Amino acid sequence: MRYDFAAVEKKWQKIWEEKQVFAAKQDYTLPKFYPLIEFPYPSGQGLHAGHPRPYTALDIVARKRRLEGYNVLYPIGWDAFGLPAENYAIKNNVHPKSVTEQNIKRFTQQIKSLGLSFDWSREINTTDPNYYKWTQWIFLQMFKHGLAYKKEMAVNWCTSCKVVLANEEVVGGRCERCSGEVVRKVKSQWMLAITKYAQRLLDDLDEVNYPERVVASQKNWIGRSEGALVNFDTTAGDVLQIYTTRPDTLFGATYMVMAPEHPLIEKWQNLISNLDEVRAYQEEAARKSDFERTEVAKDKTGVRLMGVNGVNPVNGKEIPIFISDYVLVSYGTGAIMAVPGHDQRDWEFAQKFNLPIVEVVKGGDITQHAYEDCDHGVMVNSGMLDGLTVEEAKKKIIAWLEEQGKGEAKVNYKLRDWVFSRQRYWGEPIPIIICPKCGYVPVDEKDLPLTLPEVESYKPTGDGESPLAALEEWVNCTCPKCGGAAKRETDTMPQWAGSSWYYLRYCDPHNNEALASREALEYWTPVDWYNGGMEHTTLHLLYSRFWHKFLYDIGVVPTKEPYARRTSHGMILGENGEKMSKSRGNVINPDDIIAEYGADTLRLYEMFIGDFEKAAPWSSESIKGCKRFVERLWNLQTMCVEGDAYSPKLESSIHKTIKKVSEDIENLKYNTAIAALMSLLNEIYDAKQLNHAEYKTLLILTNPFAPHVTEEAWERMGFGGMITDQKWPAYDEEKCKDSTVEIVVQISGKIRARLSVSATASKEELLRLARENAEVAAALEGKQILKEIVVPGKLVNFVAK
RNA sequence: GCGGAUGUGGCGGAACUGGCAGACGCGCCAGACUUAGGAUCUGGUGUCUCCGACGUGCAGGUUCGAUUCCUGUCAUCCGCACCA
Repeated sequence: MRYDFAAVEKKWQKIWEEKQVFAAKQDYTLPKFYPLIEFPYPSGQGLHAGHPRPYTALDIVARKRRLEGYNVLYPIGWDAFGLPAENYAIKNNVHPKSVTEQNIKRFTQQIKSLGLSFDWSREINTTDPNYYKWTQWIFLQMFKHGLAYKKEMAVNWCTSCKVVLANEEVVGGRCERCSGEVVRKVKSQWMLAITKYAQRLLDDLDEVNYPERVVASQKNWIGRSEGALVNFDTTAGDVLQIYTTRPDTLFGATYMVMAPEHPLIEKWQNLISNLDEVRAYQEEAARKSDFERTEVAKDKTGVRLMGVNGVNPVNGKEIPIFISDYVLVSYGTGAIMAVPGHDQRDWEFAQKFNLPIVEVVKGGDITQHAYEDCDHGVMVNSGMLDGLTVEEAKKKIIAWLEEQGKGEAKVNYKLRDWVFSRQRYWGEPIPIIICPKCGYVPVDEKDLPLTLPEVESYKPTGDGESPLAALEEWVNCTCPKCGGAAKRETDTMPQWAGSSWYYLRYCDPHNNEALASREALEYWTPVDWYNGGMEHTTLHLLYSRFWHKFLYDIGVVPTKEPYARRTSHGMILGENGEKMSKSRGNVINPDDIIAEYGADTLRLYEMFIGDFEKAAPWSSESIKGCKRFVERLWNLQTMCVEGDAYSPKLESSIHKTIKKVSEDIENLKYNTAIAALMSLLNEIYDAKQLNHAEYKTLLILTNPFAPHVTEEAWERMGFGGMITDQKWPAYDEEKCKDSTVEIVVQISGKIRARLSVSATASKEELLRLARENAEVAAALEGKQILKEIVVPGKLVNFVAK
């Protein structure tokens, strides 16, 4: 009985689409479930084997939930703004819009061939003006609430894209997208004040169910630290403020270091006797990217500012000031105090420049190296702090600094505000008008969307302006406030913008009055289960949580957090165990797999390949096992007989399998769920018997994994209706238990026998049975039993000498 | 340097709360059926010096008992902003 997967899969995909089987219901009285995958960027390469893994995983959950009676919203859309489409458009002289449309077409066809139960009626696209109208609207609200502001700052300039990148987008000193060299350049940028939400982004991690490693990376990224600002007087007369997490070690501060860009250096230029040397160092530092500057380097470079000294506030001692590029102007105050006795980096620096090293926490030998493990020691050489513990000293010195007006306690975050401008064409125009009289004026909300105009060339101007800047007709406008001549902002938003709120639009995608109706948001949010890649656990997740919290504050969304649960999938690697990429030539195209084996087999294999959360290499051999499973499941039709109750022979196994599969799906254990289904199938073939009740249950259980073959077999068996209308099977905990269990008998931890006993056997009975066993008795002959350990249902262990 | 993970047969991977290591699948071996087999079915398959031992990166420890807990160590992968 041949199984024609190609015809069957096409048939059911058509039926599902025509009958709108997977459209979320408008009935808000039903219990809801909202699973979400990260919507794809429709790249020119099309789908690769990695895409179906997360899509299938949540498809399995979505299908199971529907059978359990939930109203499920499993949506799909396109994160379609971004550089690759624009770069392709520039290269091939086509409109990025048409490139994007083509790519979406291909992705749609590919995704549909996987038999995923997406609600296509809610498809969204971030480049659709009806969508980005609301992206712009959110930006305007942020602007009106003072969260969007313009700032002149040193930014990462990609020399290849000719575009400014967020710090977060710079990877390894290179542009995350094009790998171009990144240098520093000063530019006026739109910024979003994510740092105002730092504490809440940290605190509310307690309210969500994220994997530990994701929580850790969010916390690390936000980087909260408690410390103090300390004001050092200088011989130049100015106050040089530093931030430290260790104010208790202030007596050990024997020099200071400033960032090369620190503004006080300009002020002091007439006092600095080695200005040439300082200037040369500054220039060198400016050429380096942040990454290069902060890269681990054995030799810490630096130049002393000759002519200006700092004054340590606790003892009035004059100490030298250096500039060094490892101190960043963007973190803390751009200046630090150095405590060489307790920081190995400072210690080495002090050795090199022959600076004093003072021990202020007892315990180490500072003549050999810095004593860094000093979080809980006792203070020495520290005047008023002597004899105190580190904890006490911190409190006392902060109180003293505050009293003296020399400093204050301060919580600091590593998190920086979000650079939101891009000098590119293919993004949402920032809806701001720059008026010579009124300053930055928001575009009137009724004029949204502010659509992207047609341009001749998509190339950035190369001088740091967007291609839009060349369009005089578009740029010149009137100020909505005073009616005078004004110009439009020509920067566009980063790709992160559209993806920061897309899950809200799915709730009500065709609404023209609001980003989504309050009613729809009340019902559907938060997202119940959001799965995505580990690569998005800091940037996208943090940005998205930030936007959501802002929308909560202004009363648009009803929940504090967007995603109740987050999970992450591992990558599918190429057959050689390396990351799949065009350049490595190890890309697996799902189209080829579907043509050869069918979508059900592909889905099963993607889930069976290994632990869902870990990376796993593709194997074109292993997938055959999943194809055999599909065919063996199909062939059961020929041996299936009438019967409306489970047979005694299979009953227990079926209940166990229902339990195992049900639980595994919830716990991301798709691989062992499939293994359990395979085991049951093997058992059926061994037993050479199967009735309708049993086959029905097996088909429903397998349906979320392999939806096409199960529907077709269901129909051919004449079971009535479609599987999508059935109920997820229930199991009876009592029937999952075996009546007899195998007990291991050990002697001093070594297995000597196995006994088949009643599951309810008492400890005494087990001991008796174990002793009566011939092999055990022989092995115990002449030995003294020191101890007897009995674990019911598991083992008996005689400790003997 | 910091942070996070991972290490189990020829391969992908299982193993609840410390209790039978290797489920399930691939591959391989043997057999059946076949003109044929890269199809299907049946059986076998951790290693070795094979009536017994040894085995979860390595070395210790705790325990009657450790893949699981502890200490140290090695290797690999991922992330990073020397964060003061």
